[in-house]
Amino acid sequence: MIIVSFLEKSLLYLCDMEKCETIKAPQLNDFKSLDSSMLQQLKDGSQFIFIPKGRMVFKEGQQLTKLYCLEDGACKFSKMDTAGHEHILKLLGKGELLGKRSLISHQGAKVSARTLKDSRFWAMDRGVIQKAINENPKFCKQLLFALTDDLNQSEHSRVLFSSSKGIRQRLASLLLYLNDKFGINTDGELALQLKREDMAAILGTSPEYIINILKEFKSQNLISTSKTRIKIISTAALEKRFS
Amino acid sequence: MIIVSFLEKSLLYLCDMEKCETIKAPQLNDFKSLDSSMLQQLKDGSQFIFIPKGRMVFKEGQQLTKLYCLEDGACKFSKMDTAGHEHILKLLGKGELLGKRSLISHQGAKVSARTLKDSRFWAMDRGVIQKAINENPKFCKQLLFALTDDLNQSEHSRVLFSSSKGIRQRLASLLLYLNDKFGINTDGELALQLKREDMAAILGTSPEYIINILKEFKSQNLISTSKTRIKIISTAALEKRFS
DNA sequence: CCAAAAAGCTGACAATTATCATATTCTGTT
DNA sequence: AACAGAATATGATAATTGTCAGCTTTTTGG
Repeated sequence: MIIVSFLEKSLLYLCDMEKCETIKAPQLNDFKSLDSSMLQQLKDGSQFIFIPKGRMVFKEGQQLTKLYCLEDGACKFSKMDTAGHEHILKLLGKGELLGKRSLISHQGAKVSARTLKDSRFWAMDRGVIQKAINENPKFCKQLLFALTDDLNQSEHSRVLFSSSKGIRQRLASLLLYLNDKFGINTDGELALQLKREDMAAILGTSPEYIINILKEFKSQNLISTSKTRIKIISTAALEKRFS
Repeated sequence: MIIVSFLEKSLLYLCDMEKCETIKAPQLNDFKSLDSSMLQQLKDGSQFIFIPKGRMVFKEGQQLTKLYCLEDGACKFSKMDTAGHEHILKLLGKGELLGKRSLISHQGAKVSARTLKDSRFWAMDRGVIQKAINENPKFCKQLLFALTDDLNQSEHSRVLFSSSKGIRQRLASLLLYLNDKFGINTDGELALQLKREDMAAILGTSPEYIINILKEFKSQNLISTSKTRIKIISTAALEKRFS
């Protein structure tokens, strides 16, 4: 039954695709300064993939054969610790790349990637990418920039969400981060709805405690919730109290 | 007086240098697979620098004009959070590079670097490095590998030292990590002596609490201390109890 | 729309961690 | 060897966080 549902979504997606593809090209944030002929080459050697919410894109340790560009949707990178707990290291949005490191260094993936929304990818073959690395200095340099940026972001979020700040403050930082990176929907709610469990896996605590603090935030009129969605009432108030 | 001391050490170092340099070439772990002509080019366009323990090499935000290779000694990378607390992101040992990102992307440094021991660097000029990036595909690819590795390490230590594990376990992980990466001296004590404050800044807690747990470890015969140095009595016992 | 499964919530109690002021030891410099 | 300043140690108290079992709501698939 999961398969039927998967197929349905895929078919819906395929119907849309023809319209979509002509309307807007894949974004490839990380390669935005590449010249168009290079972009075209990458585009030619790639195919679209649809993966519904909650599915694994690839798993820690797996040898990748594709470089993925997230055309639309959202994903998480995570690692398991020795005790079997998940640690979410990065949230990915439109235009971001998945699999860079594995293709650069021929190692298995160091993180697992899972979709947080229904997502569309542009999957580029290993061969195309490796040819580009070896033959096109500009591409290689773009990759350098992309990795530099990855490291910067990784360290930034490490400080942002690290302990030594109390979970209240870290959760406030996370809500503001979600607001900045993924924006809000038409009702003003955070566009990326994370499970309490995922928030806990980002901040290094338990889902129950996240829930307790969210309740506190609600009672302080910093946020409101409807069903399981969260709306920030005032980003300024959140920032002020917890930054 | 600090200056006198600095000069003395520098002079001592200069006296040693002639002997040293002919004996062993800088290690450049990150570039180890480069051909020797490339290594020679890098070496020609560089100079030795001595920086005593506890000094800043560069500061968050600073525009760098050198790529540093740590010939001997040890350093830390850290960032300040909005509350002014230090977060140590990485410990660096022999052969590691400092300043890669700043030279790749012309941005200010994203971290501060400070020596944890008297240290010798090989400082390569920005011009030499940028020429190498642009003209030598092999060098560019080596940098890709180095950055990939940085990211891998960053994520690994993020999981290793993250909350969700209790500080007892994180501190045990840290001691084992220090043992692996920096080894022990002739008395069997950890070769890199970190201040309790630095341990706290790695694990995201307070120096006092670190001290309390070290006392606990001592009473459990997992470690012993003499003066302020730490000796792991049995790595196996530490691993067993806290992994 | 229904049933089942998943996710969210509750609150009290236990465990962990932060903090403080103070005391001791260590380090580098004369 | 002695000094000053830094780093380390102490321990009790307060605050934060983890945990549990059971409950309610929401989502999912059909």
